[in-house]
Amino acid sequence: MRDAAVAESRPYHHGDLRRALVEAARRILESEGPTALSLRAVAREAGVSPAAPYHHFKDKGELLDAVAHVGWDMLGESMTGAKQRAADLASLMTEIGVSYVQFSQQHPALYRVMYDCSRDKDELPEGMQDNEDSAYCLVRETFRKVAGPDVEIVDIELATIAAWCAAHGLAEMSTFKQFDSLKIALGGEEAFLRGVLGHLGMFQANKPAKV
Amino acid sequence: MRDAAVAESRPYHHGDLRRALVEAARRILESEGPTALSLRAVAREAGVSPAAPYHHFKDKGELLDAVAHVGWDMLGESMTGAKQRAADLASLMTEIGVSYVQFSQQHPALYRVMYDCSRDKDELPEGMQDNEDSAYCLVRETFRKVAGPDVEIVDIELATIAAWCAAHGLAEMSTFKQFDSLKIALGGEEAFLRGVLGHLGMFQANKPAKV
DNA sequence: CACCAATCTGAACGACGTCAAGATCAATCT
DNA sequence: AGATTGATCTTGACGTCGTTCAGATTGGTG
Repeated sequence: MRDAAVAESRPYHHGDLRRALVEAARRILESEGPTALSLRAVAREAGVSPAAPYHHFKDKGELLDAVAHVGWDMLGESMTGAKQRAADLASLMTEIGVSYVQFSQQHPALYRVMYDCSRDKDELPEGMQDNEDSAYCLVRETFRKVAGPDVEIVDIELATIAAWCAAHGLAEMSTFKQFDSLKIALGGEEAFLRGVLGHLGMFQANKPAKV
Repeated sequence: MRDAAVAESRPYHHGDLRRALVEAARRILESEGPTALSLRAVAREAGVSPAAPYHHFKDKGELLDAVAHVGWDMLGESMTGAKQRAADLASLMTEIGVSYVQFSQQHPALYRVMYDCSRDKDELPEGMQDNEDSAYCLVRETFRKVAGPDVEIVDIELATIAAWCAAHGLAEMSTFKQFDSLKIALGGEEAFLRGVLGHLGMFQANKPAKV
């Protein structure tokens, strides 16, 4: 099962190269970061020639799309878990938001790929709103449940977008070193996250100071 | 051999190449987008050899830093203008937020460079919090003024970060095509922005539906 | 078994970031 | 003034990248 770069007696035809390439890409992301993620490096990691990927992906972008799709699935699972772990209904969104940002911190390179390849197309990432368990739909349905039936659909949608913007913004900014001292003052990374989210409309389970 | 490809026959020594390179980079960003922004293209645009920039910038990243710095100055001015245009104190943050996102929509390529080169270093962008007129400080000081003297400094800081996350997230997501129909339903781009911001804690000048 | 389509290789092209060596020029020091 | 120095710019090169294409290899189908 372990198909490392040292596959001496690999047959001419790989068998499942498409999947192997996506996994090789993720391995590179985890170990060397996004800047090291070249098509050639992925092919090298998978033990294959630089041209081989083109039989499974139109170009580099399409490979990254596949990697991102895996990431969105992982994030969806992560958020679903947080939703189920939430104690009461009021803290639902907070727990989901925290798990979102924590995922981005545990897989920073993957998270970056997830968004970069969608920004290039000005489209929501494929895999972000595919099925009911997908990340975006999870948030929207949670809002729908919390809000009740008398809230207009437009407002559900706007609230979902607003929550997403806040979480995504925090995900991208929470790694900046300038916030380190503030994190220490608040007692750790998670306290910082909850502190920031607490100042935003839909994450107010723990009543922050009114600003 | 004096004839350059460009109209002006410049002397061997340019005189102010550093500034010319930054402006060339911005020109390329506006006309061809971020993917076309290579060091060689910038040098070409400035009518200079590919190695010339290395006498003014350590590497490509340092050139992008300079471009980003200009962008942050522009954004700071934009937000200051919006702050002064705000009618009452309650709508201050909303107007600033709208102007932030609108800037990102008017200069999408520049905005992207502004953040990308800071994400690479896990540091807040240089030029974002340099002086009192800089974008970040503007928001924080506005919060301090609105909140009054009885609110703790930590909460001011958290609110600033929260607002920034929301605005940045919206800036990156507002261009996604999936929101087009919602924008039309709400009556335009700006109504969409105000609708989303209205669902977030500190932008609640126009009382959105409670979700 | 023969053939086809899918898969993989090898070599190549242009573009990129970067560097070292040399050319050119402005300013300063005799 | 003329010589020297240091900054600036060019030329040419290296290795890497994304991508393409002709040819080698293979599994599956008739």
